Amino acid sequence: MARAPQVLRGMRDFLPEQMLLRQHVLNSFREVFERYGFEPIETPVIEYLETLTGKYGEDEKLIYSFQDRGERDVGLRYDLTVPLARFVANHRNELNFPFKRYHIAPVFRADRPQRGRYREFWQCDADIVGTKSMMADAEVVSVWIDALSAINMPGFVVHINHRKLLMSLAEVAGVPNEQTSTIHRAIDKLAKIGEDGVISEMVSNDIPEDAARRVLDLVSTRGEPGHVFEQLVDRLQGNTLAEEGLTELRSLFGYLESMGADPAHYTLDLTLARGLDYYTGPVFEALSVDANIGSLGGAGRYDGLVGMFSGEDLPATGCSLGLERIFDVIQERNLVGVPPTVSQTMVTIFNEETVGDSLSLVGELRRAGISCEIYVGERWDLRRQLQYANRKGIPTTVILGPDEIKRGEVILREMETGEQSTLARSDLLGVLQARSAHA
RNA sequence: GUGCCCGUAGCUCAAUCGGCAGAGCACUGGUCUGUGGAACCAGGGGUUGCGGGUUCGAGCCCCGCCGGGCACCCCA
Repeated sequence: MARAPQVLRGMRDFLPEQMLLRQHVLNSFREVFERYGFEPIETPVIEYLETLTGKYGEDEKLIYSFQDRGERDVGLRYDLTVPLARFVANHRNELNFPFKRYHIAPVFRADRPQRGRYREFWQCDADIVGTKSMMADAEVVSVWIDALSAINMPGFVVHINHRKLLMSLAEVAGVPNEQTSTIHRAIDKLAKIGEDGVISEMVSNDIPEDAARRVLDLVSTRGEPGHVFEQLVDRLQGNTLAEEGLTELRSLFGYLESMGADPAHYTLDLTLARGLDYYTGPVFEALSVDANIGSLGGAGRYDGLVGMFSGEDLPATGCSLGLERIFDVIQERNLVGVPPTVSQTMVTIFNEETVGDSLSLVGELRRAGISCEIYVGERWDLRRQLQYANRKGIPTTVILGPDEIKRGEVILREMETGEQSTLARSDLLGVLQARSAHA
């Protein structure tokens, strides 16, 4: 047998059964996004390379880039946020602000693949451009919670922090600003490597131990958000950056509470340090404590990004869910039941004399809106046809032979039980429609 | 991008020290010309991921590439 080529590293194929599950998830997300007034857009997969560069910091090395036929330097989009900023800059006179859009599409990263980490994966983004109001950030968190709830994602929590608090940490520690990202890297690993690990990570990067302890002590503040805010206000007094961040977080949490967002699904996490360069305000990360698959989504406010393209500053905030990780979790755990096939029924063929009757029946059913197959294989023994239906998971078959045709009847077979009933051909459509209404 | 583990039939795996490439499941056909899942019988299917090297001889040893996984980096 000839060897088929493999797919590219980090990319994968999806079988029909998997696609039906993916589409179910996507439809759920779409529904939730639209419930909040987000509307769909689409942008090209490929952008000019310069559109993508200079936005992601160190991650920039993971951009898939190449030259096209005209020797233009181009790149596959790395996320949907930078293309959105470019989109808004291009169309700002045609948009109604605050602009709310969702975008569900594949993105590409030239990363080394692992479980839950692919080179091509789908992101599901909802963003609001053109308002600094924390209400927009609250909507983003809330839409996330609703989206993940809609697909029964187990044990997920949206962790919330603020970029301005993070930026103030170097000042708190009394170390140079260049050390800020070192501090972020260290505290972000707290849950993974523990307090001692965090301290030694900072110390080994030339941060004095007492400074490291001050930082750790500060970000370890836990408890009811209200109390934490009070403590932080005291301890960070005089630090303008931190005070701004705290003020914003307080109103964000206030809005969330008023909206009735389930507090089990969001939490203040001062150790959350999102890496992307363009974040400027609240930052969010969706994690599942149950599923060991890393982050389900990342989000945050990026007030400067649109301005990088248009000169006109437009504040923005938004969220991004990674479909592949979500899909892997619900597939592994069987969390969402989706029928294995789109076909509701299949009409069988008896022989050359009756094939016309089978075809006209299937045509009628299709015109009436029933998803209906006829067996298109070459050999028409009933055994083969039932086996096909069985393997595909088609719930019923319609058996139509000379006897039935003569009497104006059909046999409706339940594939699960093998139960059969004879009914008038004219009643078949009604019966099938009733069944699909129940499903 | 760095380090490590792995790759044998569609799937899961076996093959002693380097010595004739196998099994179960799946698939195809039949038992069964108006009834799927079960049983029984038979059959097809492999350049052992790809390419090179060492050797009388390589699935096994060495090198490169492709692909999978883990850790790091980072991330959805």
